[in-house]
Amino acid sequence: MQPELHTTVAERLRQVGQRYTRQRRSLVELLSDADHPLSIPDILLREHGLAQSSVYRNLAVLAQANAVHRVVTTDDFARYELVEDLSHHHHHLICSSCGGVEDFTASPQVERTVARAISQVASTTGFSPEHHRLDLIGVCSACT
Amino acid sequence: MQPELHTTVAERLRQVGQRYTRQRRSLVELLSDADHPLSIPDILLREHGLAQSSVYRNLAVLAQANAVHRVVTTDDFARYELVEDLSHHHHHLICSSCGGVEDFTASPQVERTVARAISQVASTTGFSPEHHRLDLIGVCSACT
DNA sequence: CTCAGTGCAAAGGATTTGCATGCCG
DNA sequence: CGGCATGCAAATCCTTTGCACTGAG
Repeated sequence: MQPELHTTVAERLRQVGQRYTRQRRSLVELLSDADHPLSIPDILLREHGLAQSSVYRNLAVLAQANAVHRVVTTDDFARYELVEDLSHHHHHLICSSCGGVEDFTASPQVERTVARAISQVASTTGFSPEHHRLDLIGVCSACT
Repeated sequence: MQPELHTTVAERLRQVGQRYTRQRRSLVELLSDADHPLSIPDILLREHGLAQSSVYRNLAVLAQANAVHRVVTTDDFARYELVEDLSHHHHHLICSSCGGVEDFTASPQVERTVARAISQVASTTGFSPEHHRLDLIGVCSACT
């Protein structure tokens, strides 16, 4: 984990008029340690004593501060991960059976090709891309 | 629209023990005509006299028959589109502001590169890819 | 007749919000 | 001290389900 992680998050929170409280720090640490996005139930299991509503609220605040990112899969639970510039660029393996998510990294060549495609789309449509997602949907090893 | 669309859908429904009713036919036609995934509110607006619950139910049936596909974006509504082999392979421009979706097609080179990346992942992990999604998240022209 | 399909209304369930309390600055 | 953060409980709202009715075979 990068040492400046917390100072960066604190800075981003400050910019939207929010404090970096203990619970928010716990959430960031939890997400930073995980190698895949976490759902609220995941979080409540790993960190006892948190009120569900506060977790929802704090993740919303962190998302608004551009520190975490909400990931939607195939099941009913949203998941959260650190934004890419606080972790690293990656993609997702999403299980169509259980909704679980794993991270994976694509080769530089894939990224270059995709990047070219994106700038092409941006120049030929009225759409302003912020980021992309290249996810694989399939069945994870646990569900096979 | 392909002429065999309806016969194909009918066949797939039959395989899961379901009939191809008038309402289901309407839904398929609606999705086939649209150039982007439709939410349930979208559908109810375009086709009057449908019961919301029946639309949900029929889309679920069509999804189970592998005729339509449920797409999740950033807002609260799920959207539906025909599965790719009944329409065509494409990707999505998802608006992070309004949750709207537009379709776009990527160049063959991009698709080839992505396909290679996918088979590589499949061979190095326990994950069995079924399909992929390459979506761009950004701000649509209407929201700019 | 039979039984799946449909509409209406009620129930589910993840997420959000109101409000009183506590804590950090 | 003041105001945001928190916890609890209640409210929201998309989606699902129960049930009675209808229509096709």
